Amino acid sequence: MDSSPSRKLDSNVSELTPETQTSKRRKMVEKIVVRVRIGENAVKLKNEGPPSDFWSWRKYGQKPIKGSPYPRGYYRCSTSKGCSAKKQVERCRTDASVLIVTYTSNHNHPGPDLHDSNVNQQPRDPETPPTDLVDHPITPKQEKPEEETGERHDHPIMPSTDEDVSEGHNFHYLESPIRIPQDIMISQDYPFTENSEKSHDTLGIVFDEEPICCSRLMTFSAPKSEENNDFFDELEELPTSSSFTSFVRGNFFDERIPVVPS
DNA sequence: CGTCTTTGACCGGCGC
DNA sequence: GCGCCGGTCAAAGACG
Repeated sequence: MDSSPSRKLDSNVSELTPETQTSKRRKMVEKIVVRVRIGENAVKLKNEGPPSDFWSWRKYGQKPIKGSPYPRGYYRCSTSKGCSAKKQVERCRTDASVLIVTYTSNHNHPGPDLHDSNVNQQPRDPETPPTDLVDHPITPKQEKPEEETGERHDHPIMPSTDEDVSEGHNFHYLESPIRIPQDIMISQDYPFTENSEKSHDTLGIVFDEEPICCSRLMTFSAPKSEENNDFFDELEELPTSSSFTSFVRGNFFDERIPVVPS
C-alpha cells in the first residue's frame, strides 16, 4: 500500500525535516527513539500481556541486525488503514532489558483515546470520535511468546515538530505515551548524534545530550500535565508496580535512565 | 472469516 | 562496480 513512498524511508538516523533534505533519500525521516527499560518485568510481561499501545500495530517484518544478538521487528500502524506510522522494535544489544523503539512517520488519524480505552475516562477531544478508533484496553494478541515483549507496549510519540507535520498528510496526534511498566527514555535522533547504533550501544548518551529532545517531549507532556496526573493515577491502578509510575513521574523528564553503558 | 504473525525473498541505499 | 545490510513485500500459516 504505502509501498512507494515509504519504501526506503529510514535506515539511518540523522534527519531533520524532509524540507532540509534533498539528496539522501534514505535518511529523510524523522525518527523518535524511545528506550524502554523492561528489566525483570520483561519476563512477566511476556506472560501477563503488556499494556498495549494506543494504536494497533501490525508486524510486517523482522530482521536480524548486524552486530546485535536480537532481531529488529518492523511494525506498521493498523489502527487506520492509510496510516503510515511505523515503528521498529529492537533490544539494546548491550542490555537486553532495554527495548529500543523507533517511531517513524506520523499517524494520519486520531489515535484511540487511552483514557477511554482502558484506564479511565477523560474528556477527550470532541474532534476525536471514540468510535472504532478506541481500541480495547489491550490488543488481543499482546501476549507475545517472548523475545520482543515490548513490541506492543511501547508508546507512540509523535514528533511535535511543526516542520515535520506541516508537510502535509501527516497529522501528529500527541498522546501521553507512557503506559508501560518500565522505565522510559525518549530521544530523537539528529545528525549530531552521529550514529544511532552507537547511541543504542551507549545507551542514554543521546538522551543525555539532547535538550531538543526534552523540549520536544515537553511539547506533548506539558500541555497534558493534567492528564498526566490522571494518567499516572490510573497507571497506579494497573497491576504494574506503582514504584514504576512514581519513578517515571519523578524521573521521566528530569533524569536519564539509570542505565550504565556496559 | 478476518486479522495478525512468521518468514524468505527482493529492492535499493551506502560503503569500500 | 560490487557486496553488504537494512527495510519492505508478499505468501502461508495460526489464531480468535
